[in-house]
Amino acid sequence: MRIGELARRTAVSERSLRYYDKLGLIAAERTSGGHRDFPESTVGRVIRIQELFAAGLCSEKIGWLLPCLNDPGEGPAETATPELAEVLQVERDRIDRMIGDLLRSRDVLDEVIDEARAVH
Amino acid sequence: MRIGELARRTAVSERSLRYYDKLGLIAAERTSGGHRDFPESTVGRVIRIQELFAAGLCSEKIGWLLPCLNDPGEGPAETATPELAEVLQVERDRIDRMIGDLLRSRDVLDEVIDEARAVH
DNA sequence: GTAGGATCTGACACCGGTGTCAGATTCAAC
DNA sequence: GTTGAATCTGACACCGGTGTCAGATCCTAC
Repeated sequence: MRIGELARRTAVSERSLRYYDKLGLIAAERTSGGHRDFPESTVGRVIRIQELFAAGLCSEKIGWLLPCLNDPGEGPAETATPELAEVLQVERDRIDRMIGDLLRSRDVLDEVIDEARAVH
Repeated sequence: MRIGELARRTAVSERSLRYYDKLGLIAAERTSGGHRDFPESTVGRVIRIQELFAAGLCSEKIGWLLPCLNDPGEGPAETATPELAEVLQVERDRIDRMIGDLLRSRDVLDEVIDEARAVH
């Protein structure tokens, strides 16, 4: 599919998609004229990439991680090396702490919002 | 307490603490020589601020939110206006989606890590 | 008083994903 | 062919919390 459709279906800007392509996080065939042609499976991959960005992983580590995922439509997954697993473990723990932070912050907001609702 | 001790106890850099002070997120007395002197309650407040930053709130909204919290050692909490509550609701929902993203990302990492452990 | 550590202010830079623009080229429909 | 929409590349800028440095001043213990 073309980049426009991919952008629509993933709610990610064409700018970002071209950036992902340049980094090698997604791959596209090219038409004779040079336009990108993405396979269907790229939709899921882009969404996954966005989630990982949101989780604070940098593009480099995402690039390491992606080959180890077995997403439908992608080739067979590689197995992470022990070195990569170690890196990912650090990220995993960071994400875990982050989830804790977010839960606490969500609770704080809920309290303030509920209080406002009760009064006004 | 002095900024050095506050930095040690919160694991937040002096640079950031001065920044929070400048923004009015935390408040300090000043010694006759101009050095900041923070009350004990600032420790908890700084940690809270860090959590809210981690949750993606900008300093401006944190500044709106903080007066509505009743933290030990701080003065009586204000009640959020309906306008503020609306703003916070948007943030709250964003955080909620973010938590979902993070849980998915954590699961992805766990899978890859476990697979690597199993093989090597 | 004095030395050495702590703190002060101000300024500059970074990070890295994203927005946006310009100008050229391609695609698809008529 | 032609035309309008879509896509291409490349470049510049932003954001906003944080790191870091310089030079001056303060504080505390001797």
